[in-house]
Amino acid sequence: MESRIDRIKKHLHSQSYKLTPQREATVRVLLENEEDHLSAEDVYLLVKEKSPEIGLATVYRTLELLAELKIVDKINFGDGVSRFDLRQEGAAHFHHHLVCIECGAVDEIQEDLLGDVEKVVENDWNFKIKDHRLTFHGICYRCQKQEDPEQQEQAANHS
Amino acid sequence: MESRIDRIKKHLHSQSYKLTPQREATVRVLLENEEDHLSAEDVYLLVKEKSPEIGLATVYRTLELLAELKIVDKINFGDGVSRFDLRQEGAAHFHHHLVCIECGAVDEIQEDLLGDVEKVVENDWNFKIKDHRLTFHGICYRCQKQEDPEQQEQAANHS
DNA sequence: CTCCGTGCAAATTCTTTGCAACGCA
DNA sequence: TGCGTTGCAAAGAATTTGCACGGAG
Repeated sequence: MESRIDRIKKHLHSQSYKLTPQREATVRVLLENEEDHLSAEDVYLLVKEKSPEIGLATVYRTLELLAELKIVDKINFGDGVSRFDLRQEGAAHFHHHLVCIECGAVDEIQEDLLGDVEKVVENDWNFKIKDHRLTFHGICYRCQKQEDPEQQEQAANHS
Repeated sequence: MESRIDRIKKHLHSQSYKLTPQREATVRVLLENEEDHLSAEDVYLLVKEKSPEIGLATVYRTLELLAELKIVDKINFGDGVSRFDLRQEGAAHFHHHLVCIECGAVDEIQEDLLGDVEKVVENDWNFKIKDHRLTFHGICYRCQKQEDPEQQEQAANHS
């Protein structure tokens, strides 16, 4: 079976880019930490564990390249750092995020919740939507539990 | 009648902050350019026209303060720069944005389109929403016109 | 007098760039 | 050989911090 790495490799080749060892190491780190919204520096440190010779600039260049090819999305949660998130394969749109203002955790919502909203925007504002970014800020189910020890269960059955 | 500046002044006072001349000048610039999503540097340059002695650091400190008090929102469209946007008075939630990938224009949607979506998120993910950020990337009505001279009218009747 | 707020310059942080060297076609 | 890619160091851009001064209560 064709692996995700293989498909990314083809994607690069189709634009005459190569999947060099450094790029592959970077992609692997992203795959292994798919839920984690790593910053460039995070990625660099993780790649460095396996491939100590790599340079930070290369990681930046690789991430930029992957973003350009829409293999990853570059996101920004308001701290001054860009974070990088693998796209779901074949996903037309970017997934959504839940940022907890208590503990800082970032959860993902893969389902597209915006179908109806996008119709409204396209019709009423005559805006041709290509992509979207939706982030909710609030309190995650873990922190809610801590605040109110009564309340338990529910949630977490989506990721 | 009480002006918007007066209410902001009270808001500051209620937290034992003062509306100094520098802060007032900064707020005025934001009020006069409410649609423009200015960067800190933009604000600085505009404030400087009226109050040349002001320092860039002061503008940063003021904007940070205003963001903390939820008078402005700090937003980030993916270029490396933070932009600042006055909140609508009394708005519980942040308004939405339409970013044109052709011309870079940023339009605002003041209506809250996310009521239903938020219900789903709160119920299904057990996430207590405090705020949200929604940005659409696509092509604005102006650029669509240019690409297809046939199509005219519509839109712009919302801002 | 005491603080809060300020200007300026220096420091930090994140990211990009210049350039010589490398490696595969 | 030729060109895309890399590492390192330097440059750059945005933002923050240290510090002495100034003004209102």
